[in-house]
Amino acid sequence: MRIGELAEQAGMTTKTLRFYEQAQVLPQPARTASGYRDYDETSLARLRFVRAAQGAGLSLAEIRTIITVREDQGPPCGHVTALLDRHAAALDERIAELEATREEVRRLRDRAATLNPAACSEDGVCHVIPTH
Amino acid sequence: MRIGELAEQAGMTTKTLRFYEQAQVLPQPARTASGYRDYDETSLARLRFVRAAQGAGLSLAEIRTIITVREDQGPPCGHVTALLDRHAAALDERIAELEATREEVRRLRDRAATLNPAACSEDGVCHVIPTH
DNA sequence: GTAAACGTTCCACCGCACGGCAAGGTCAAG
DNA sequence: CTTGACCTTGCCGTGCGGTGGAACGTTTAC
Repeated sequence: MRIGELAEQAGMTTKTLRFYEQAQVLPQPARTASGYRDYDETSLARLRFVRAAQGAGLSLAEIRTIITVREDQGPPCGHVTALLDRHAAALDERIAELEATREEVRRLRDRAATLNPAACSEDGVCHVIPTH
Repeated sequence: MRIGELAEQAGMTTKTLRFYEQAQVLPQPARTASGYRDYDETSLARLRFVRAAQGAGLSLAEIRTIITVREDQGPPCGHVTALLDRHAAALDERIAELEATREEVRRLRDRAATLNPAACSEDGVCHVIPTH
């Protein structure tokens, strides 16, 4: 199977496939006599796995560790479980940060609605955003 | 006032100040005869404003637009209000995305707890992450 | 006079997941 | 034989907010 064909089936570009190969989330395929990449049927399954893992917010580096663990030690369930736990915690933290920022933005928005533009002092940039 | 002094008072590095100048959120200061930057008292207020605006999640590019509007048209209240509204909407969207990802991660985590590692098929990478 | 502690410019790099383009090789159809 | 569609490698650019280092000039203290 040629690269363009696989890319089409996976809904990705050939660029992405070559990038995944370099990122070691897609194994180096066989080559034809003239140097063309020649993929087997397992490649599409691998690409689907990568996409599913990305859907869970995993980076290519993290996906690579799962693949490496699998190749070295068999089913990577323990590794994946720990990875997912860490990810859930990181997401909690990130969401909390964004929610705090959202609250700050809303506070400022309300402030903007009550302040008089004419009262904006000369020497600041904007009295809606307090500097302390 | 020299750059190191201002940096210390603002709790930033000299690198950051020069970067802000290039990003046009900090005006180009006067120079001494030998070419050293020579800041006035308004600079610290400006840096505090930048930091406060960053705290509300505004990018340097957005902060620059506020400053530009202020310089061109006076108090930028209307501009800032619109900016904050757009930001609140973007934050809502981003938080919703992350929450969806978090749900997906938790679903997978629960799945990992119930699946038998020995049942992991030979030809996939990890049966915890389904490739539907 | 000299050494330390500052200052200057410019260029490169970080993570992340690709996209664009160039210069060339290969393969099938007409 | 030629055209066009495909493939190869390689290197640079993207956005964001800086950080690091090199190579060199200035100021201050002793």
